[in-house]
Amino acid sequence: MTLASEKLTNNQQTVLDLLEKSKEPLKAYAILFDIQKKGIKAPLQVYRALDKLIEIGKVHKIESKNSYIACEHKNCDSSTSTSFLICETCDQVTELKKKNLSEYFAKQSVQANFKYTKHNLEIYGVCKDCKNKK
Amino acid sequence: MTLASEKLTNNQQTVLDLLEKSKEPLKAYAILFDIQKKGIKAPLQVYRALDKLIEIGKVHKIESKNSYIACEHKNCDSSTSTSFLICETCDQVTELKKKNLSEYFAKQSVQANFKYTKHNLEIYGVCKDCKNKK
DNA sequence: ATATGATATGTTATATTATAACACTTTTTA
DNA sequence: TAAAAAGTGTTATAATATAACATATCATAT
Repeated sequence: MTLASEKLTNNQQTVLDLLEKSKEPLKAYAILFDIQKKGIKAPLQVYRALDKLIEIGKVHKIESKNSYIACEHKNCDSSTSTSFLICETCDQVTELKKKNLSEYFAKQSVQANFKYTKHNLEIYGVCKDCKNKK
Repeated sequence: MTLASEKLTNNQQTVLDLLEKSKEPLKAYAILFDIQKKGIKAPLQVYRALDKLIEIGKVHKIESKNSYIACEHKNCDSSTSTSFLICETCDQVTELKKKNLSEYFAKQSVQANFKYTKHNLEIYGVCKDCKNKK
């Protein structure tokens, strides 16, 4: 394994392409359904591609929705920590830049005598577009 | 439905008792296994009790672990937002008091023109006890 | 250029987590 | 005490994810 490998395999690229086109996070079996025409037939092929994409930081999992989303940031170093704004009305997800958040959580952790390594943050609410529509 | 009903049913109390005794978050089927001697035989009975306990704020779900934990706070108003410190070594979970966190997230959200309603925060790291053991 | 080791693939089967549907019972309250 | 609301027990099934194994591909060091 090279660090932050740039060369993706066919399956990985196929899954990533689909996620990048999507405006919403997708579930694994929704991904499977969409790419069956491209020769991917089994759940494991999807999960393996997702595992790798998550490992290299191209994809993040939204735990509370069992869904996956392509990373919006160019060179995301964050294969582990993630922070999202999730619209309860339209399901759109925005990824927050994490530097200040990580620092804040590290500080909060110290108060509990806890050594911070990473985090998941999922903020629910109403996005700009949906606020305006109301 | 009364607000913050205090009277639990048998099933609800059984599930809550088990969670309160546990030092770690438990999975639904682990709960089921443990309380079969008390007459609870099917997953649905566990999930229904959990749903109710979560609704009234006595139990929280840890999304990234598909696990459930009893609330540590006396009168937790937080049936929705949760913040945890999760030890990667021993799996122990500490719940963070949420007031300052909620305020911080609400402020962060405003910057993205997003109306905050609730959040899940899961911080991973090494707890006090495990740090000392090393 | 080729043997080696690491990584990925395809496939079948199965484990884990969670909900649907329905008939019935208990509790609450007007 | 009738009606409404909430909870129960049960069977079946949906949705999410991994195990195991044989094979294939790729990187790279000799």
